[in-house]
Amino acid sequence: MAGYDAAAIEKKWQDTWEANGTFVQPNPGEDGFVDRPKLYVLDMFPYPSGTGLHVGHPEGYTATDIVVRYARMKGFNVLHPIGYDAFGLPAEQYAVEHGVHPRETTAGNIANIERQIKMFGFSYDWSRRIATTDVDYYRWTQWIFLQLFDSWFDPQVRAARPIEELIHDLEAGRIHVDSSGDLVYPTSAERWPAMIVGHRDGTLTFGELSHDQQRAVIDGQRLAYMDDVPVNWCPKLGTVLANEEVTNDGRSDRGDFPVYRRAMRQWMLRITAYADRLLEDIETVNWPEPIKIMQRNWIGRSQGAEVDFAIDGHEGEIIRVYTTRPDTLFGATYMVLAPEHPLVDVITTADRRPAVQAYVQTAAHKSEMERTAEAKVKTGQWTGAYAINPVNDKKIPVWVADYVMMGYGTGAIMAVPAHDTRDLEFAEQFHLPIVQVVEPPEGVDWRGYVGDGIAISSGRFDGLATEEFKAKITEWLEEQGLGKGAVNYKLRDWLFSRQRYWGEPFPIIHCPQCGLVGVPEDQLPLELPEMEDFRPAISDDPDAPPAPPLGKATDWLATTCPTCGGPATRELNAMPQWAGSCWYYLRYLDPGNSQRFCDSDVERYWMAPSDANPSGGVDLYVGGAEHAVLHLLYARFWHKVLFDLGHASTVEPFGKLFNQGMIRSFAYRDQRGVYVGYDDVDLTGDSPRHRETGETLSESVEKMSKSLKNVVNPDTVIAEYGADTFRLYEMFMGPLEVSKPWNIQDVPGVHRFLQRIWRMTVGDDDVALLITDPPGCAEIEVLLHKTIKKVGQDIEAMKFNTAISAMMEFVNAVFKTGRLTRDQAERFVLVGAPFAPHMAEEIWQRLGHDRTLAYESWPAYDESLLVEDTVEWPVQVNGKVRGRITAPAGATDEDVVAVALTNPNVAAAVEGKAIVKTIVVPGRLVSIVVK
RNA sequence: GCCGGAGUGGCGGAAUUGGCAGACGCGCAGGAUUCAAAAUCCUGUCAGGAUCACUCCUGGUGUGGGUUCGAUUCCCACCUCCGGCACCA
Repeated sequence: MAGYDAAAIEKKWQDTWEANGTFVQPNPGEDGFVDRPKLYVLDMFPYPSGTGLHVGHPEGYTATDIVVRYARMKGFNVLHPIGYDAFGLPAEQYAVEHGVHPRETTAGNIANIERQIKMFGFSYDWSRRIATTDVDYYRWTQWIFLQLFDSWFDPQVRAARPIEELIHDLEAGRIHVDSSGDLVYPTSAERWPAMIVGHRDGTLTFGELSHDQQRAVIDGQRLAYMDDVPVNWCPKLGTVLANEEVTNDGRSDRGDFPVYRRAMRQWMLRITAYADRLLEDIETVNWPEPIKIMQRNWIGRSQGAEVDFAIDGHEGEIIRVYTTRPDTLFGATYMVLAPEHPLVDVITTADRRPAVQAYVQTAAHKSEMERTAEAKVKTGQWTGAYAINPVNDKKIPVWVADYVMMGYGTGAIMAVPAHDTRDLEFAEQFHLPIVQVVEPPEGVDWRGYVGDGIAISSGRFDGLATEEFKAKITEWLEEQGLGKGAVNYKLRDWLFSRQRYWGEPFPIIHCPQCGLVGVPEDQLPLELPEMEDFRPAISDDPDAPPAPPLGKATDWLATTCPTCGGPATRELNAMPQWAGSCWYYLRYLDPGNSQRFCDSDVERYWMAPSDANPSGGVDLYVGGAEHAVLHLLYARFWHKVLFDLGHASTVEPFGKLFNQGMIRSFAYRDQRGVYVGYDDVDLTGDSPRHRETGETLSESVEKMSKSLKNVVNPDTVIAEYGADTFRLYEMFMGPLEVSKPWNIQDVPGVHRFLQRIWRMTVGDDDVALLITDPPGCAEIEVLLHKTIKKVGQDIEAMKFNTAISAMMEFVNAVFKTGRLTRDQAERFVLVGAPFAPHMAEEIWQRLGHDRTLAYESWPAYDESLLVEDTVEWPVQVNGKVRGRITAPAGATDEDVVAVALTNPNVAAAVEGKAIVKTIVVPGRLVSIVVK
């Protein structure tokens, strides 16, 4: 029996492709390169975890594989690489728990995931494979970090520039420094005095600073800098964690250990400098709108004003607040400082001090999560002090409360309980006055009204609409020296260091003489030291000092300063997992380059804009929506820095983004609510039952997870049906972008479809029953042209499910007529090749071809064949279909209506009524309105 | 709470973006083949009703309203589910 043997065919072609280097794509300038249009199609690279691939990965990979196989047949040079994001906490924690070195577990995990990926027959150019843990890779991650370290953001040109240029400008006196170390640009100094608020007291030139001060000013401007910042400290893991690594109840995602809020000196990346450009340029890329919205919200730009309030009895001190509603200043009835605000200690009166100190203490130990988790009940303490409202000189009490965050705005607010929900809750709780200053539209309660309206009780501003008021009062505040317009972002600078072993070491040396010094480029890579004991110091004590594992590599950490030659030590922190994924799409372009992170000519070729991708960058980037914000924002930020410094040719890294939906699956529970695995579920009856007990089970669709016992393993599906069936099924389930349930019962359907193709072209026992001699069947020829057109269009629109159903319809028609010429069979095989490449290659070969079909031209279709002369028109009477007529496609309206009225059913419906109106949609439908 | 997305047969989904609702697949039912089964092939399959029958009628795309000759598609209000953010002043 020589039927369709998926396992044998798939193995054969995967080996053939690999042996022949079928999908190796040369770069410009390399042997075998042909100058043609390019297409860069990228999959979000996987994290090689111990559990291997889940069925969600191949969904996106299959989609891109179809696109690139199609593109090759359409004559594109295709860049389609794959690699592994292999540093990070999960691998390391697994290694710690099992006492194996992370390099070993990572290597094992990569081997396993690569074996799985290769089973699917994806047409990756494997010669470009990378892993972020490769020394040759992370050497360039370190190099990019040094670019960040050696750059600053020049607000005047809104771009990164080399730090030496800043030093030049400072030394030449083109830039001054104020008392807090911030840069001051004399070109704008004429306007400055009016804008100076608070205790700023003029500027200094660089030469007037001490050596240490100069260094502090420069270090404070770098895009990679160190700062004392509040972090999520997990003593049990011995590291700080990103917010997304902390669960809602303030514990570590990995290990479920308590996490504490605490200030620590950390590496930060100045992504906030790029907030406006990240916001503006998102308009230029072809991304799903919801993802763009999420990025905009994450950046969270708001426009408002900073206003200074004097403090009663504290000459020279002011409370600076940020507000987006300066028009409600007259309604401010109290102020709130964040518990960490430096003025709390200064202004608290003696009698209030014990209560305030206790409050600040408790707030300090709560994590941000805990603080927000208790959002329902507002807490706070009065400091005993009063501030003066600058618009009406009223004394208002100053409170401290943890609903105000030190990290946003100025860490202090003016509270307008009448028109702010949070302030209203607080005011009601502590019986503070509530004064209306905005008149809402008719019928809306003013208490808690936060929308726009008309100003009242606001002195000479009464009667102004909100927008106008904001502009007027901001102007007035600036004139009076009381405040100025200001912009704020939710986006924070990026906390970039982890106290862990399994990450890129920072190429930084701490010198007691010279401060922070970058490792010279020619000394890269700075390799991770081999360590027997790579465990972090763990503790139960929230105040335990961080002790990064690299601190134990004593030989490694002791070094000499590249600048002064004196003894120095290496940076002990490691980079977070995000680092490697911020630029991997660039390394794929030129993975073997030992001179640069990638050659610029090569970069310009693959990243160039095109009609379909006007912003340039990767032409199609496919992955899950879980990376909507962080990865995609971080990568955009790095890319912009590389662009500013002349290392990348495009402003954006990813021209087009496509998010695949999540694949979920059915989960079954018995009456006690215990999950039941698929092996124990009997689906043959009306409702799912337990195979042994016979108990009726409840069915629901859930995210795949071990605890729900509903994980589908791709290996077993492929073993049973083959990779082509798997690919086809995932594409046939529904639209790529929506989340869909995996239903094992549907898999045989697409498998049957493949078997029908096999039988139609190869046949059982190698007798192709349906292949006939020319001329074949005219109807089949027309349908084939339709199918070629539809499938091509659908691939370009990423609508794979309907492309497959079109192919199914073709096969069904062939079975019905029983006739197919060899030439038709060949064209159909080419159309199906992107979807089921192994089977297509095998049939192609059996039809007499000795070369791969991967670079055959996509079959052409003849538009004139698709135009039908006569069409069936449905006829509606008063919006209901009453009959169908046949008429020439190009018939005049009058003729079609005349024919329509001859239809007995239509005539009956029109009978005895007056025709008011007739509507003819050419080639589509006739509609008759009667009365 | 705010911001997104989605609700269509027993199930997954389709519908040229205002023009025949349910393509294609699963499941189910019937038939052919077979000693029998599997596999395969063919037919039917939204619900209710009329008819010997070709067919025809009525209802129907989460709910309620609206615009239109005509609404799964557009507008208003609401319900449910999924995803994101969450005291951002």
